[in-house]
Amino acid sequence: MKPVRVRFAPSPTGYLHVGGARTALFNWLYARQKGGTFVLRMEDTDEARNTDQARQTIFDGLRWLGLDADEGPEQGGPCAPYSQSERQSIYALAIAALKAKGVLYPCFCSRERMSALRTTQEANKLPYRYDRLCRSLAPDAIAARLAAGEVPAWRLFVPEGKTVLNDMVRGEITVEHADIEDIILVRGEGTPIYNLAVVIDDHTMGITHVLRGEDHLTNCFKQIIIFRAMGWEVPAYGHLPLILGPAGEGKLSKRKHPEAALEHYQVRDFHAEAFINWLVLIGWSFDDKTELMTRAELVERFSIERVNKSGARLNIEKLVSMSGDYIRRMDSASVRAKVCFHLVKAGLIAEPLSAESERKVTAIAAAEHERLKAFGDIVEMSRWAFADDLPMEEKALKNLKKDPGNALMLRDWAATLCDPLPDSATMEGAARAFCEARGVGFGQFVHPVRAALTGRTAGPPLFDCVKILGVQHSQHRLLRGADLAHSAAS
RNA sequence: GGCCCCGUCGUCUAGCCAGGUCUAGGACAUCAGGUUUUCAUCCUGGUAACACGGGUUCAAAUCCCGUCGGGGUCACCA
Repeated sequence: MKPVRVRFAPSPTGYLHVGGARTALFNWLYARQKGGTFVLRMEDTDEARNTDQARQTIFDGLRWLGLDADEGPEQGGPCAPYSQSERQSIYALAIAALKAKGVLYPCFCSRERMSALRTTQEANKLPYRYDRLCRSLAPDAIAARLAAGEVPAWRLFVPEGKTVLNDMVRGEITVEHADIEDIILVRGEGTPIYNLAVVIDDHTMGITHVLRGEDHLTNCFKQIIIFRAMGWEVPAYGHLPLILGPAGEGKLSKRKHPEAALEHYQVRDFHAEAFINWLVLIGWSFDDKTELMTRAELVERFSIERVNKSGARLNIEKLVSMSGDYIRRMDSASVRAKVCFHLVKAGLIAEPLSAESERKVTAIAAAEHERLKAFGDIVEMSRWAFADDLPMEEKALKNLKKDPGNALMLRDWAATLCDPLPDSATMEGAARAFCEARGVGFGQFVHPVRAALTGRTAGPPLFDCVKILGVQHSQHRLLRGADLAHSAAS
């Protein structure tokens, strides 16, 4: 059997779409499973704007997901170049061959005629399609117009008949050629339109399987017609279901949904393996129970036969849950490294880390490990630990003022803290004794203390918070809390 | 509008091809309870779906037809 060659062919529009990321993943998985080749190809013929930045976004996204290409713009390969913008000479050659075979015919119809035609068709409720006027042009008429300096576009000569596609995910689909337009494949200036460039590229790059979004299903028939007309081997196709917006309203678009861009997830820094696991489950499943799978297991288990046909909505909640799951399974050193990275990036601590920062980062990472859903979340989760004059949440303030005795309790307890702080369990024991001695319930102690220390009502276990802050800052905040409580009580 | 695709809990899905074992399974979300100093974790339990209508059959989520609903695509864009 021929070795598998698959490709991911994004257009550098400035962001990598999650749907694109999933397409890349499925292709990558398929290539790895079959011992095939995964090629990355830039479809950058049209959009010229900030191409470099846009290309970089795609490289970065794929790198984040660990979807390494075997051939592509970065690594090169036997079919280089891998950017359509650099393949014009290849296209020119192929186009000449297409013309020679009569697959293309020149069309001199003006845009004005086309829009007029369309208006008429619309008015008569006819399908909007080219009426094939230029098909009947006699060779000498064509020669004359060419000689006169008229510049034609070139259209696909769609023959009589029908095309049957045996789609790997959808099964057999038949389309009558009467329903296919003689689309323009070559611009007046001589460059190929997408549908032609894809065919030339897939052919010259020896692509054996094309896995792409369902939005290409209609294009597929035109492409197959070109392949056949040229006598080229047609690759196997599999059209993946689309990823819909959270409300099920059409496919995800960057404009309407920030979660359409991969960057959205990269910035928050979800666990990459969890993200992959979540992504693969959109439109594919292994069985009725298994959800958590390693990359190696996915490579082994992935199958196009089990890809769904219907579109799927994004369930971000599930990603959050999965990412939290993955993070909880990480060892503390790895979590600490991630936490450190984000705190530095947010400017909460500075590199090189002081001994105090080292200590603090370790304490925060340990305390928040089980609460983390995405690494980037650590910044907002632990902001309280870095500024003594942070604003107090309303509910926290309420807890502080709840009991008139709070002010005194906070001051008294602050006085019991001393350097070095014992471990959390010991501190808790002491605190419980402290409460018992003054006849206060532990709950009445915990809430105002948490409020004073963190300004919040939720967070890590209380004594871990004390450890994170250290004696000095803890005492300082307890006293400040006492003042706040007092001002309310009086 | 033409053509094409799709339709199981709120969401992602298993089951459908090879009809019975499906009083439809799992996960996330949600609700209730337990553990706990808050949150989180963890544990237990609950609510919740075969779009609709015909047909075939002893038997249909599973096969057939129709209806309705959703989506995709119709550029000298990709």
